[in-house]
Amino acid sequence: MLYCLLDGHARTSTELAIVGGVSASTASVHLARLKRERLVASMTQGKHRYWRLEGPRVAAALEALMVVAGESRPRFVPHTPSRLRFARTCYDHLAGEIAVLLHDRLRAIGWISVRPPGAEYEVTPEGEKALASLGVDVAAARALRRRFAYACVDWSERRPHIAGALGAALLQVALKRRWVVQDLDSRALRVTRVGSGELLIRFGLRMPDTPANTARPRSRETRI
Amino acid sequence: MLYCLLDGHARTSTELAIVGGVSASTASVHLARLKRERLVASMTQGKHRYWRLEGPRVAAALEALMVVAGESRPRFVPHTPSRLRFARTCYDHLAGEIAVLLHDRLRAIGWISVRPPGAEYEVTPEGEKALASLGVDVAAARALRRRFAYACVDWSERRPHIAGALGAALLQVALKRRWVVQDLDSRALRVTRVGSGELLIRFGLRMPDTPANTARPRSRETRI
DNA sequence: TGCACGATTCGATTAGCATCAAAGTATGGC
DNA sequence: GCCATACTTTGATGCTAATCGAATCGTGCA
Repeated sequence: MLYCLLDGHARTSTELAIVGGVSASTASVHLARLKRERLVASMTQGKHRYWRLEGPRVAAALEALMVVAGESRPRFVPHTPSRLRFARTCYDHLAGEIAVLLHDRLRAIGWISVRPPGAEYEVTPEGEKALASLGVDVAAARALRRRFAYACVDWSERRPHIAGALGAALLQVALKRRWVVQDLDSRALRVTRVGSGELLIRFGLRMPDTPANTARPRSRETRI
Repeated sequence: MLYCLLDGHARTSTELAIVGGVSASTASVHLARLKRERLVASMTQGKHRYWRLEGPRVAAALEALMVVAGESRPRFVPHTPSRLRFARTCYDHLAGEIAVLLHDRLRAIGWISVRPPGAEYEVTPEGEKALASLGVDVAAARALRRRFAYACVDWSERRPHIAGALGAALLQVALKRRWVVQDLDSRALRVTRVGSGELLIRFGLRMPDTPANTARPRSRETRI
């Protein structure tokens, strides 16, 4: 359950019960204890209760344990394709290096701000105007029956990027404007020449070696 | 038991049994399993068997867990005096930042080499000559009925320095030549003006703010 | 060669823990 | 206001795994 949460997504106890292969009551007991010991935190939203790791320290401990555990026995190394590290979808939003860069940039230029409890993002008035000019309807995203914007910790970068309704809307715009195009049978995304230029002009993000970034071998492959 | 080993000292199963508050047989079972899972490694010397952590990855995992565990409950923070971080004795050898710097330097200039299995050090022929000119009798240290030279991981620096007969001999020479002087009632050492100069000339080690390093406040205090 | 000491193995005992079903609580939708 | 859904609490149960003493093994010392 904890390793499942390592990707930064908050999950319900039911989901975690399935992941852990135990009954809902068992999962509930575990989560209650994990909360008592400050390993996870929960946020109640209606009749759902979302669980996430309590903080980066817990994630660090889990990763350290993963390293140790990984050594003890000959292990399956799935050889993650490097292009997945650069740009991919995570459910319905952008993930990978590009998403992390964009996230950092949006915070730096003040389009989004982060609110202390948990990692809920808010779009600033300036951000809302600017996003509107790109074709992102922030108000509509806000009205959706789902979490608006929260930090999703990237499994390759281990740094937050934007998930939720806002993240989904951003991906939709990027796809619509053909800044990125989707691989047919994978979650990988390719940044187009147009996208590369736009990202540079609008956000100062220089893409490495576009549009050939899907072909270029990268230095280090990630585990899992 | 694992946390006890985190200081880098190899210990016997009897010692670890006492530390863990369990019987010798229980400790033995645990250690056997920890070895099977590659968390610890053992080295047999005569009728003693010395146990140590298997590697830096295990230490990293333990430290990460310590951080998490330390948060969960109000914890005693003993406020380690900063001068202990810089130079101190560890049983009978030098420890602290100065010992780590010296260790790195001795390896860099090829006076000592490390042999793969475990962390046993060997003194090179050149090293033996050079050390002799300083007054360190390597042959005598080697003849002693104890481990000659091994890596002791510093609790403040978390990096190896030289322990064993060689480490003890080095400290004795440093004390004899008054490169360092001992605090009366603590393990702290003070680097003298003479020592500061010698370390700079002979090893290129620049001491921070000597001889006032005992008084200077340092930026961060360590845990434990 | 025999004794002392350190360490491990084995077998039996037991505590404690994970687990689940059923009952209880809370929320949202109709 | 009622039911469906999501989740938690409680209590009983089964089983794992930690523990220890006794016996055994191996090394060093006299």
